[in-house]
Amino acid sequence: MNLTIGDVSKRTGLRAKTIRYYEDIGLVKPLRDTNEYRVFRDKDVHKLTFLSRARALGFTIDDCRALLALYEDETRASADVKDIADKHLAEIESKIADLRAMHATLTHLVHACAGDQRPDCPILEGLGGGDCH
Amino acid sequence: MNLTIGDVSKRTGLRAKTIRYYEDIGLVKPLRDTNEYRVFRDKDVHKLTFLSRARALGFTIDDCRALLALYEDETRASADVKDIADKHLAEIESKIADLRAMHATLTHLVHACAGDQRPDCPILEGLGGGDCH
DNA sequence: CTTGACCCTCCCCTTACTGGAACCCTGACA
DNA sequence: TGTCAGGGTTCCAGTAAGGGGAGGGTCAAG
Repeated sequence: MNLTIGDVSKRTGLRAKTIRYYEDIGLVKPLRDTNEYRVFRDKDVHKLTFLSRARALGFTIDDCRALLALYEDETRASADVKDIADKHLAEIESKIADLRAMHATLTHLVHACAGDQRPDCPILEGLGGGDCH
Repeated sequence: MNLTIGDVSKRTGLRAKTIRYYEDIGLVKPLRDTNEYRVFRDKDVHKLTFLSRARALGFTIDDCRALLALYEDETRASADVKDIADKHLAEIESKIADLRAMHATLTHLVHACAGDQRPDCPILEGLGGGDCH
């Protein structure tokens, strides 16, 4: 199956612009037709599907590059894959913790705020005041 | 108290570079000494402290600009502040939900992966395979 | 033969800074 | 007086991961 970028876009859920970008940074190397149109083979579509899913799981492009290399290396050690995934899991956990801390503080402030026409606002006081609590 | 950028940096926890950036985009307007050094007055330091805390709570620079304007407007309605904070809370919740979904899926895959020297890897299969589950 | 839907490249824009180069200013010390 | 460290200043470029849009070529159908 040789597909155009539009076809691949529909199949992978990636936008054409994104696919071109992935080619730019060397993640996929589609062929070219005589009219300069990109020609995507099954292999390219598989790679892009892989990338789409990895990105959806929050892996960085750099991680994706490494994962893709492992994906294509039949002699890989699954430990290498797991290592990348574990690090990413730790980062996700760290981000969740940060967001939860923000959420807690902000919820606290918001609950204390009347939210009416008066200017008194515990949120602004919390941000600007000298007291952190 | 008239302070240099280094003093303000120590007091607010913001880096000098960040403070210059905030001036660039019009969030603070310190005076200038004859030698072109920035001169920060109490008002500027308060603003920067406010910005530092708002940023720490995850508000965007645009939100910070709006909050700062409300902070300085004695005739504000606290409802306007609460509105910004509520929207931000909703975004935080949305991000947490996204991260949790990623975390769940990835944990699932990682647990299924042996992480040894063999090439078999459920993580890569999950990313590349046709089955999403 | 034209229309509309594709495709192409190229360039700038985004967020919120960060790093570096090249340079000026100030105070302490020899 | 020289000089050195440690401030300060400007401007330029770059980051992640694409997005928007200009300007133009191509293709199938009516």
